Amino acid sequence: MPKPSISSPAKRAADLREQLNHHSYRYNVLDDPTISDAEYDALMNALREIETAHPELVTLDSPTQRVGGAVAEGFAKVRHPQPILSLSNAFDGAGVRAWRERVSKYAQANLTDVDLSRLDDFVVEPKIDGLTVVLTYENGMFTQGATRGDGVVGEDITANLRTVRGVPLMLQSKEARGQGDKVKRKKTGASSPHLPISSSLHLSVRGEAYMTLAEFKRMNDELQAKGEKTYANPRNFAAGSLRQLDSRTTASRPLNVYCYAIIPPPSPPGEGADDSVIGGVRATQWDTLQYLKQLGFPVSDISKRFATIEEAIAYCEEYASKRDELPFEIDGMVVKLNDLALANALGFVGKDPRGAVAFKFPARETTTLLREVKVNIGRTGNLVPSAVLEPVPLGGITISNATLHNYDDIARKDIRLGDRVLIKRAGDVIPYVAGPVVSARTGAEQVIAPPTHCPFCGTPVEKHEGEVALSCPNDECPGKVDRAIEHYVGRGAMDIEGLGTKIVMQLLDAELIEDVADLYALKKEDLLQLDKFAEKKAQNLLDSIEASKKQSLERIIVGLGIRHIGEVAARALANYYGSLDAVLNATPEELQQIDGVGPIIAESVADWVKRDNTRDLVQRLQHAGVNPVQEVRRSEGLKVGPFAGKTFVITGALSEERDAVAAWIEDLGGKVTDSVSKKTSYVVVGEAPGASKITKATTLNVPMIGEAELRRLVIRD
DNA sequence: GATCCTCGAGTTCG
DNA sequence: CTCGAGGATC
Repeated sequence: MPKPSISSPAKRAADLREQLNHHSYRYNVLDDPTISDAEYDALMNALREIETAHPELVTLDSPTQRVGGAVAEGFAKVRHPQPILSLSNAFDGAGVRAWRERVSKYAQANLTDVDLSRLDDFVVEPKIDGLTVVLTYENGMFTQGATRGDGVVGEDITANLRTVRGVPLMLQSKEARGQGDKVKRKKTGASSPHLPISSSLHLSVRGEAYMTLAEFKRMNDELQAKGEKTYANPRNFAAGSLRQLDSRTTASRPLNVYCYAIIPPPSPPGEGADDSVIGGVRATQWDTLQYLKQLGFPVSDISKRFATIEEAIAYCEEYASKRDELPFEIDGMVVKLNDLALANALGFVGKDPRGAVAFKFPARETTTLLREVKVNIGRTGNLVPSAVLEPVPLGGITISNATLHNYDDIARKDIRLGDRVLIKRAGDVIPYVAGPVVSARTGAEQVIAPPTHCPFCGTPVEKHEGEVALSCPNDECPGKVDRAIEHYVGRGAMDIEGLGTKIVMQLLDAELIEDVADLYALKKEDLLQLDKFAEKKAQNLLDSIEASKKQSLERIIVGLGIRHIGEVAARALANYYGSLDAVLNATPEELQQIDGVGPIIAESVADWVKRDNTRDLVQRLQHAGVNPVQEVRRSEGLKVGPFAGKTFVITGALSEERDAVAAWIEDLGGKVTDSVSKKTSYVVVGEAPGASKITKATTLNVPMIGEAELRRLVIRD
């Protein structure tokens, strides 16, 4: 039964073609796509589906029949020796297996004298998310470098590519290598390729130019500090850098390149292209990589050879989880038949060669419409803008809200209402708006104005000298009060189970509480009046509130929500004063004696102590039974234990709770912080570690250890 | 006075 | 996780 459709297949196909042409122009010419690769692929697949079902609808100018898009003005055009093709995609192991099956069937049906065992020999390479370039050498000298362009004609960016580290300006011969380079190349068992190296070498090489994540971040920070336009991701940065008209600008951008293919020269008239032969010798992809390495091209050492498709798939999957540990962004892996003659003989499906397939990883960024900007308030009164988005799937969840950090950030990135915006997830978890897609503007977008009055109480907002955040100065602002109570019951503070945002709102709405001290006066009959509250839930809540009276002094101090006092500062105060009463008598001078407390924090605490409602609140808490007392420990003295003087950073999930491991390390005299610096002794890496910490640890040369090694350290020292 | 390190605050979805 | 800002250190 045919699928019901709103419009005819012909109409839908035409519609899809129009969209695809538009987006391909944005992507290839403007370096400024308005939709994500995944969305583009989805459109392309939809069109392909229609064309497969209705072959009569295939037009010559259909995007499915083309190699790419148009070429921009500004650079000379260069015709590539052979079209630079793209690859068909697989999104999981099953897709790669299916590819292997298709290849096998096709080979058996269409190729004669084929040794089918040659099909089970694969090279797997990283698919770096950068910019494809073509490097051409004559007599061993770099003579021309070009972008991919539409795949047939690219742009001449020779001067810019000359500045890219890793692009050899002159190819190395075996003899030249032997002189300057004493490093012995041990035979690794793999046969070294018997390929000729000659100074009269003419060849074109395909590579991927990219920027490392660390450099991307550093450069973007620099641009931001100068108030210049920043880039949304390393690929855009690399593309933007290579398309500079002044190559001095490119030279200041730290770009790298990895090479992975030799493009055969244009085929003589009447003969087909044959990239199976290099200098008269039959070649494989693996030998090509070794050969490129010998010539002095950077070749990724992630590339590996496998004898079964399952091993190749396992390797792809390994990197799907390791992608965060790499210094550069990859959007997948490429599985290639090692035998280039065979790959060549297999030909193409449309524009995609049959001999290779891309194993694509899940997308980590996408674009969507910015519908509205909400204003949230924090317990300190900070007003934080938050984006209401057209819901869009990303990395397995649907994003409909994302933080916009602050109004300066909005202005710097020039994000406007109604913009199509690029969404990313920090550490692949928390969504944020990375920037607008300027080229998608219609002119109807509106500049986002910061609020002039607090949306929760109407008080005019304040902006403190030198600070970025806007804030509501009203201490009785209902928004602030709500957040303060949520903070008190929250996990970092009193950790009262069964009391989340929802219930706090319910209690406030029912006027059962006005502040945190009221929690301890709640009665069961009050709770039972509330919606969705029955005996059991009410009792559980009362029990956890009761249990919170036994929380440590430091947690209560955190819960009180004094400005600038978080977990660490609260612990310092608890150790120094030992009781709430003692804290209430603190003076600024005394406070500054405490390690980690400077003039600003001291003043903040002294201010808080002076306030009438503070004293009132603390007194009521104490009467309710919240009044912990602990030993005063003013001089910590020198820490002892195996970890004395060592600083640890934990990233990823360990076998135990992070807090528990941190406490264990501290017990042994170590210190746990959460940002990697050169003072960090070890980074403890667990499951699914944070990318930025790994990158930082790598650049700073901080040793990274696993949990098992951490435990071994105790024994060794 | 500048730089590096560390801390606090806010954040999404299921 | 990211950002901004306070504190320590040279």
